Amino acid sequence: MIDLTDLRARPEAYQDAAKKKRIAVDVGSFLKLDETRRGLILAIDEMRAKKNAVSKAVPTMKGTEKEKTIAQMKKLGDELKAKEEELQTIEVKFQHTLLLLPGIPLDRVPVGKDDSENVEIRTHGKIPKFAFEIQSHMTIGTNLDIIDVPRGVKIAGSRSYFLKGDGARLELAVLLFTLDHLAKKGFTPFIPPVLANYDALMGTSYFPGGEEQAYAIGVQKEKDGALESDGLFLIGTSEVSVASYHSGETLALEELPKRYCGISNCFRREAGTYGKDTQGLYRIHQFQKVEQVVLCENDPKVSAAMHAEILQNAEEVLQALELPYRVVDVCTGDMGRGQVYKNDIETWMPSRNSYGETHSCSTFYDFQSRRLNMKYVARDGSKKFVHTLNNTCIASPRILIPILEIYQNKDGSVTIPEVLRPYMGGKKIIEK
RNA sequence: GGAGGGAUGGCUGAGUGGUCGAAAGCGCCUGACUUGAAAUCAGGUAGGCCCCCUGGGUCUCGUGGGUUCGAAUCCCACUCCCUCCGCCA
Repeated sequence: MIDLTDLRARPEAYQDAAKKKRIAVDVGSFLKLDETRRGLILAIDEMRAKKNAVSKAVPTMKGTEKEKTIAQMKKLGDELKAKEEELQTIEVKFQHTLLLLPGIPLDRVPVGKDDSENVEIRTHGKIPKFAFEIQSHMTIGTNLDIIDVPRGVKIAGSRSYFLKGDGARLELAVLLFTLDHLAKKGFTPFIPPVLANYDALMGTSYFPGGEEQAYAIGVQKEKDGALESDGLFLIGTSEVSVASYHSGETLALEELPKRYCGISNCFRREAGTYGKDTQGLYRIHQFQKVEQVVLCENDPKVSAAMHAEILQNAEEVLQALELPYRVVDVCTGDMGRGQVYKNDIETWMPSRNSYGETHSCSTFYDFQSRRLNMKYVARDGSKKFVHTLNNTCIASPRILIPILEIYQNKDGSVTIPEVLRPYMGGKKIIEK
């Protein structure tokens, strides 16, 4: 959520941000709504003040004066109710639109329409050359019997899969390695609820807008089969639960920054992606992820330093796995509503003959913390909204794509990255 | 799934229709006393919104609705928590 005072002061900056982020929202009509709303609040407050004053005096009255006053108040009460209903209608619209207004991207963010206009800022590692004809992770995984898509589809429909045997172990190895790496850096690991309510999804700014990407939880009604909602949703990232951990709280300055990481299954409906990335483990409904979440002081310098830190943590994991990657500045059109700055890390995927997105590092400033009502006591004693940031540290099985493909051998076996071997009982190679 | 109990300020907890945003205690802050601290004493101590903003108004006693001139208090619905029984990883 944006700062209303700031919006009133420079509405054009928000309209510009919406345009650059390709978000359809009319700041001008929102401001008109805001004015109407404030006018109504003023009128209502005045009526209430009168009502309260008279009600206070009623007990001291008697006889006809009392009866007359009560009759007048009844009339005022009716008028008040009508005004309140009017306000309610406007309030709903107001709050809804308020949640749609975007955070303003930093000046350094490249302007662009979609991910094709993201800007590479650095690369790391050499793109491998193979002396033999390479196989895709799907061929490798199927032949080694560590990935089974057909049976996944049998059980859970399209975009489903089984990881099996060393495939399952490899995923856990990569997750545990990452978790250990973050623990060394002082990050507190969380196993969060994977079910979250509307407030958590709204607070992290997935809702409103992202409803169709989330699985809703409920029971099917016997009669018509419609979903009777429990009001809960499966999270698409542990950011939802972990960033909401301190919602409604006021933290002490000394507690900051909070360095947290969530490890969880993540669920995405991938609605509207028919025909996109249908092959393999790139775009699927369920995956596991270690996600970094940071809460820090409301200071652009501090959050910029934290952004660099969590970006580096992820890069270090890729470097340890010896996977080539590049970092891009995400352009305005590919950013979310709330983010002010975002980098993606893309890891080299031989079968795609390109880099594929594996990480996403976002700075929100106070966009999320305003929605989550998450404050801290600043140096001057005032209460301020924290800055929030998050970044993937590893997401699997997507990361298995480069691992299997880059570490594949001519005979169809896969060498296990050295740093993962301790997590697989010292095993060095996955073979038939 | 069955039975019961509960939700009030940072915490404990009083309050069953009118001057209650709310007693008391604890905690915290400020001041006095003290070499310092403790103890003691005095004062202060929720948040949101709106305005003609050194001030004023309004809303909030789990949430939403209702009754009433007036609701923390009465009525209805919902949510969450706790205890016991049953079932269960």
